[in-house]
Amino acid sequence: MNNSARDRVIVMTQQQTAAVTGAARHPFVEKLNRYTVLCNEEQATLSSLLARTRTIHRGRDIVVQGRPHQALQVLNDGLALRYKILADGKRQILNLVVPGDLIGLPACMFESAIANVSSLTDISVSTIEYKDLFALFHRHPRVAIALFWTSAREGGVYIERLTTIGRRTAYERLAHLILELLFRLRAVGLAGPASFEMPLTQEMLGDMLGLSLQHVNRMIRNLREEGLASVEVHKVTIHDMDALVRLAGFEEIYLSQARIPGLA
Amino acid sequence: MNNSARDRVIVMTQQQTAAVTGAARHPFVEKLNRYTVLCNEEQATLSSLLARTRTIHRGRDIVVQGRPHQALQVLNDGLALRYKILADGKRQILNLVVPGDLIGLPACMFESAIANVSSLTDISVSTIEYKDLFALFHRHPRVAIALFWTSAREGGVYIERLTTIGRRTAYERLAHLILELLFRLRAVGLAGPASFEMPLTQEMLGDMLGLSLQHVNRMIRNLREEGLASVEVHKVTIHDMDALVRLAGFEEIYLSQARIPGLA
DNA sequence: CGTCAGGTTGAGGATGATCAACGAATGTGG
DNA sequence: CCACATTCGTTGATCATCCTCAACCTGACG
Repeated sequence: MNNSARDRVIVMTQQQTAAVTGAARHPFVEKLNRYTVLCNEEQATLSSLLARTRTIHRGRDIVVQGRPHQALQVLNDGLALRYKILADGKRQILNLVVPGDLIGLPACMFESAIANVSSLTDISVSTIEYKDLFALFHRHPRVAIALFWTSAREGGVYIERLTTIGRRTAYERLAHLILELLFRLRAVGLAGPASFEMPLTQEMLGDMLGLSLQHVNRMIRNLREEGLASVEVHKVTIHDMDALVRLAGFEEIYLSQARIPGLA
Repeated sequence: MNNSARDRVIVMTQQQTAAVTGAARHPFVEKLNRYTVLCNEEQATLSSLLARTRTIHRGRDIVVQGRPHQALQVLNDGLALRYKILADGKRQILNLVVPGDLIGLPACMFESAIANVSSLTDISVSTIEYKDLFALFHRHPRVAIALFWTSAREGGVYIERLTTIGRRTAYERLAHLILELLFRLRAVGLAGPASFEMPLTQEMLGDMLGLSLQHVNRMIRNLREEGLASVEVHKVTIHDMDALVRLAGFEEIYLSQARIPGLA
C-alpha cells in the first residue's frame, strides 16, 4: 500500500502529458508500450491508426450480439461493459472495458458478435479496420507481439472471474470484484490508492457476479458493518485493504502489465 | 444439425491423412490452416517448430500456478485440464485442452503462471520457446495473425462458461457443458455425431460447473430420466439433441473456426 | 407534483451444499 | 487367489446460501 499513491501520481502525470501533447499519446499506445518499448515509428503508425476518434453517449450499444462487423474498436476514454443476454432475459456482465482496451475482444472475432458492448459513460473510440490490423502485423511485428500478449492476458481476467463465480461465496465475490476494479482502474489513472468512482448500479454488480441485486445490497452492508469497505452511490472506498484482500483471496498478478520476457 | 455428420467425416479424413504423412501434419497447423490458408513455407516453419515432441503420462502437472516459465507448449495428442486451486483447497476447472491448443494460454503469459494445467490422459506436447515465437512473428506475419485470432477466440469459451455458471441453473449448466464438449471434441475428430469418450469424473464436471459432485450426479440422472442424454463411466451419448440444445440455450457459433474475414 | 431509477429491508422458499452411508470396480500386496 | 485399499458413483436427509416477492424510501428530473 505504501507506494501505491506514488504509482498513481506517475500515471496521472502520464495522463496529463497526454493532454498536453494531444491525441498522439493514447492509452492503447501507452499500454502496448508497457509490454515492450516501442520505437518512434511504431508509435507513430499506431497513433495514426487511432487518429480518427468518435464520441458515443452513455447507454448506447457499440457491439450487438449476433450482428456482423468488419472492424475492431479501441476505447480511448470513458468506460464500457461487455455482456451477454440469455433467451430468458437474464444478463451476465462479462467485463468492464477501460481506456486502452480493445472493445471487440473477443466478441468480434467471430462471424457475428457473440456478446454486446455498451457504453457506461460517454466514451471516445477509434476504429481499426481488419485490413489495417493485418497491415500492422506485416509492418510492425513487435507491435503485433505486444498485441498478441495483451489480448492473451485478457484471458486472465476471465479465468479469475470464472473461479470467483464458480467457487467463492457471495461475500468473497463482491470483495474480489471491488479489488479487481480498483487495480484495473488504477492502472489507467482512474482510481486513487484505495478508492474509485464507480458508475455501476447494484444490479450491474449482481449481473457481474451471478447474484441478485438484493443480495449484493446485503453484502455491501456487510462490508460496511465489518469496516472493510463502503460502496456509496458512485464511489467505492476501501477501509481495510489487508482484510479485504484476505477475504477475497485476491492476487493481483493476473492484472500485471509487465514487460514481455526476452523481447528486445 | 444436418451436415454435422458430413463435417465430421471431413475432419476424420484429415486426421487419417495426418497419420499417413507423419508428424508434418499437426493438429495445431491444421487449426491455423483453418483460419487462413497457409503456404508451404509457412506450414514448414510451423512444423519444424513443433517437430520435437515429448510424451507425458496422465495425471502430471505441465504448468503449475506461481511457477515461472519461458516457453509455451502445444498439445499434439491427448487431453489436459486447466484449473485453479484456491487457498482453501477449492478447485475451479477452467477449460478442457484439446489437441492443437496452446497449453499455456493464458496461464503462461504472466511472470509466473496464474493457473495449472495437468494431463488428463497420456499426452504428447511440443514446446515453443518465446524467442522462436517472436521470430515467427517477424518471418510469417500471416501465421502471427492466425495465432492472434485463435487465441482471441479462446476468450469466447471463457465468456460462455462465465454466463453458464453465472446465470444458468445446474441442470442447464450440465447440458451446456455436454454440448460444448461434444462440439469441441468433434472439431478435432475425437467425437461422433452425438457421443464421445469422456475421461472426466463427476467431481471434475462439478469443478467445471461450480457444483458439488453429488448435485452433478443428480442432474445426470435427470438427463437420463428425461431421455435427453446418458453419461456413463467414460462415455457421453446424446439422445435428444434438439431438446438438449433448447434446455442449454446452446449456440455453437462461439466454437466456430471459420476463416478470418478479408485475409488473403 | 408525479414518475422513475436506484437503493434498502424483510419474509418465505428453492436451489444446491454438506454430511453420511453404501455399492461397484479396479488395483495391490501378500 | 484373496484381503484390502482406493477411486468413483449413487442415494438420502438435513441445512444454508441465496433467490424471489413485496414493500417502501430517496433523489433526480420533467
